[in-house]
Amino acid sequence: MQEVKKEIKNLLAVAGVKGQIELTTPPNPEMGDIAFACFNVAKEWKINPKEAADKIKEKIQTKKSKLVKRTEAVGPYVNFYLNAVEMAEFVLRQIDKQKDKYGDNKSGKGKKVLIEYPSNNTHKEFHIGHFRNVAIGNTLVRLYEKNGYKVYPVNYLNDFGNHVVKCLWGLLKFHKNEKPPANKQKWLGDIYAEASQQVRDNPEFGKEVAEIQKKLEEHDPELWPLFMETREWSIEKFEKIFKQLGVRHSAVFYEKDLKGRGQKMTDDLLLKGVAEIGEGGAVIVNLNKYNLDVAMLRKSNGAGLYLTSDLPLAVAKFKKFNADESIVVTGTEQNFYFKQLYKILEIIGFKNKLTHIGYGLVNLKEGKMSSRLGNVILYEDLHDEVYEKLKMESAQRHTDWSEKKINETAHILTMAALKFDMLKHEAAKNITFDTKEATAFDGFTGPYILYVVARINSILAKSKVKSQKSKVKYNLLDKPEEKQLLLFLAQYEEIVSEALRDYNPSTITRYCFDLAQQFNNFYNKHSVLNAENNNLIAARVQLCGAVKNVLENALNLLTIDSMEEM
RNA sequence: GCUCCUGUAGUUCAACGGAUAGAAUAUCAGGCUUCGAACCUGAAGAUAGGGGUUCGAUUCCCUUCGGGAGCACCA
Repeated sequence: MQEVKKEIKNLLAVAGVKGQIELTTPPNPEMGDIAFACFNVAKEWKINPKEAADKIKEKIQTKKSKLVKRTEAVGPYVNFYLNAVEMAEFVLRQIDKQKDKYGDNKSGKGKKVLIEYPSNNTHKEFHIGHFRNVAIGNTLVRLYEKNGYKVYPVNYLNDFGNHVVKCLWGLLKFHKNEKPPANKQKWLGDIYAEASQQVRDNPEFGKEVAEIQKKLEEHDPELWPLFMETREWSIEKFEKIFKQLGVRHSAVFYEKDLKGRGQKMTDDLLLKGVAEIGEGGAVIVNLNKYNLDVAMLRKSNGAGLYLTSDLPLAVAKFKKFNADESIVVTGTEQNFYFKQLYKILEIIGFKNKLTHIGYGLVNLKEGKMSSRLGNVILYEDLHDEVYEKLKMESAQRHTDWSEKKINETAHILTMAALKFDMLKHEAAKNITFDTKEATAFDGFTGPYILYVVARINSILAKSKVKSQKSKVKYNLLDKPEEKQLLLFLAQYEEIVSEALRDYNPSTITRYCFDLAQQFNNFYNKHSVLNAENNNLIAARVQLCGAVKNVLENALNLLTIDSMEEM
């Protein structure tokens, strides 16, 4: 498609159009494949847009072009009709040659980028908000890779914050002699929620909690083993979840290791005059002249905050990987905080590109998700629900399949359904999560895409015609549905760079769906294996293979696996 | 109170300032002796209100109303 656009731009240049040329797609295929709007040139030429379009068409028409068959002026637009045969041959050959590399580009060549996600907390539940974080982070990792970057995914686990203290306090206070259940991490999450509630309701407990905090920070020999053990429970569970979700971190940083360094940095910043003493003896950085308020580095009681550790974290990350760029994925509620953090890093001399990607809250149909209200949806609960449903569905469809095969199918489908659902919308937008919708398998969903892949696999498996690429007669692919498919396939490389430019995974999910839908449309109108003659069968088989190839490439960006049959 | 985000079919979401505002779902009407019906075709259905900028506004600006988030000892 880039080649096509380049050629069209050349044609337009010949017609006297200068500067930046923006090409769009006409609203419907009958109006052409690529359009050029003449509003700007018209202004420049001081004529009305319609005349400009006519004039451009006149000039271009006489030019010969391999890829452009016909040019029309419609009102203020110049519409280009592509030469379907040339395009089919070009696109299908390219896909066949590049396979899983089709769509890659080298724009990030030589650059190293850190992507930090999901940076959750130990001793707390892993809910669907964290899951959204992982889905987005995963996709960013793949997108950067496909755009040519060297990527280092990292995680930052907060294992030493207030929440840990509260959890440990609650455990000792209310559950001291209990035997932990099988799901220990969930147990901790529940205890944390309970402890928070208790402290809120009974302020007198504050003293006890403070006591625990002090003991923890002093590595009290009685408390420390409990801390380390419970911490391990959480980490083990997270690693299990990460493995299931296809997350691979190059490094994990822990709050407990950074807190001390942060306090030292805070002292340094005080000495340098970057930080100052604020109300009640707290240490702050005044960012008012940047319109960023005041950021607090240390509480008046000497305790650190999130920011206290985020500064040494940034130092540690860059030091370890020598990266050019750092990306952190968190909820949008931290947008302001990250502006402050990045400004401080800039003040103390960070030159690298720092990007914060905020993703919107996952709200529930019933209201806002909150541990306090007890309406948090845990990732594993959601997973199990979808998995069971899909397992049942698969078992009903394939009574002859082994249980192992059914389980594997259900697993892949579950991942596809859940990940796709989390990536349907722009990252920054809040989404309303509806279990019923997330567990539906029709329409704009992961399983819909996988269904198309399975259909194509079925066709390819049954295809007796061994298509010999050199002999494929591309000119047979002349039906409108075929041409549409080819256009979609040709657009894929642009999708890969657009999605990264906008940090928008939904560009990919949308593309997957459009392509899959277009394929189903083609499939219902034309037969592949029962086409009129062998040449046409061979050409369509190759088209099907290309669709499958590109769908799988796109799914790979979403870290979604496909399968032979479902 | 201040700052930021946001308001599009019943619902969940699309639409570089450009052509007839697209999908999904729900509803209604159709389609399997034919490559897999977890599919396809059709119908009906929307830009919160009011100003402005522009040849042209869902998009930009102002304003009213509604929703969300953040604003010094929480992460």
